[in-house]
Amino acid sequence: MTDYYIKNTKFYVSVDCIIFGFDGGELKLLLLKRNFEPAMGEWSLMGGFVEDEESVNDAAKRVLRELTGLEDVYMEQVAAFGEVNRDPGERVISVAFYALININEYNRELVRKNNAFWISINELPKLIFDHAEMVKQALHQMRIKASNSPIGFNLLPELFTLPQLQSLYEAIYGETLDKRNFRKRVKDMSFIEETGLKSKDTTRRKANLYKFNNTVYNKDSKFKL
Amino acid sequence: MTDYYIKNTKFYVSVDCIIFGFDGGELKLLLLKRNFEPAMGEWSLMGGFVEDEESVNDAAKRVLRELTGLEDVYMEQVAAFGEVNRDPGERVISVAFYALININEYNRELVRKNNAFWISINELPKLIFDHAEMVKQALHQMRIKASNSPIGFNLLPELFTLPQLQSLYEAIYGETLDKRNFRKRVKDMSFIEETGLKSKDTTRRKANLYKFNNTVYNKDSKFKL
DNA sequence: TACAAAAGTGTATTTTTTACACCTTGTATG
DNA sequence: CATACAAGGTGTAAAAAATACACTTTTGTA
Repeated sequence: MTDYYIKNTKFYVSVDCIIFGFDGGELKLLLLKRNFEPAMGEWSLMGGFVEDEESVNDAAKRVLRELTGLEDVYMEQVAAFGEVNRDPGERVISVAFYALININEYNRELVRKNNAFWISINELPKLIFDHAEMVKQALHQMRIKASNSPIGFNLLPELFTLPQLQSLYEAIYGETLDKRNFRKRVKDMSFIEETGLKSKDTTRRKANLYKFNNTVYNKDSKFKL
Repeated sequence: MTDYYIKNTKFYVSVDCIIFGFDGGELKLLLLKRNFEPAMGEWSLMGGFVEDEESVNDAAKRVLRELTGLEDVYMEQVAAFGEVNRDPGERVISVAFYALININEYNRELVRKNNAFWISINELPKLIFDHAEMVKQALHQMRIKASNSPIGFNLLPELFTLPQLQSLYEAIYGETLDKRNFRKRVKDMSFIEETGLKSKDTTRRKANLYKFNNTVYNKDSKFKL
């Protein structure tokens, strides 16, 4: 019965992670300046091979954890990339995932060891293989998802101000938004709750702090920014 | 240098095709009543293994061609499915694709040999492995794409009537649409062109025939149904 | 203490979406 | 051959959503 399978070719399967962060001004990606072969010295996404007895999704979670130390991160699959010569070293089929993390909460030691750096999506270096295409598709998919689903909060601290939230969406869409219209939409979403607290930024006027209430969202359930 | 790869596990990689057709009333899927092992006698998607020196996309095209005889079909990748035990026979990672074809134009001999049948998406049988989940995701993705991109025409003959087009979108969305509002939207799209011809259906009044002009669409470029 | 920089607020206009009913055409039937 | 029936075809008004737009408040710094 397993004769059915045996005549077929097997392939290396890898995962590659497009890791988004937000520094208050720009969307950034956590990229490797590779300190290992192949393609040492070049820029790439963080990746790794799928292992025996490990699902593809679990491989993506593991690879993300290996770089950032983080668990329970918001991730979505982008697509499988399967061109024959996409990796010049060997035939490898890779599944790309994007992840949204808080740029202030990750294991800096792991990131240093892996020689990874936050790079603005507006200043991306040349990436190896088809990684630029993976980034392009991930960005497109993330933008659409962020516009109608409350995933952006994964890029912010638990408590955030409306100016912060607006800057985030301006960075995601790559365009400025009208402040009053933006705030009107936010105020119509009952799951974005005012905390009564004020930001401690050393700016001028202090902004109110809000938080995203997922329990309320799951009942209410209309998001559009 | 290729030592880098060699310690890793290799996997069978397959593709599975969610093949949509439209019979004038309902959306249908071309499904196999499997006349081969494994899972002989059960229902499944048409699938096949990725071969050496063949991209994943090309494998999907080949598998679709093997069942339908068709080339140059509209296809989109849905996702990679990589749970460890998704196929109880062996570890297989599968990439799902959906295809949109004209239900009247395919190789009936091939379909007969493969024991494939058109089944309404509202009356799907139990499918093997994770194929039901693949269908669910494909349907969701196709609905979104069809709403803002002119892919539905792949399910229709080259010349079609507005009642046909409306029935198609009602089948895609699973809800009825207002005739006058629907036609208003269609008339605003310059790339859906009246041909001056009339349908030959043996119904009552004859409907005007339209066609989709892709060249005009590529300039004009706003689609919403 | 006054100035500068960022936070915060509401209304009017335009655009988009929705709701809704009757006339026309052509085949089939008596 | 007249009529009935079934499907094709058409426009307007109301509601909802999206957009454009300018001044006041707060608070740290000079």
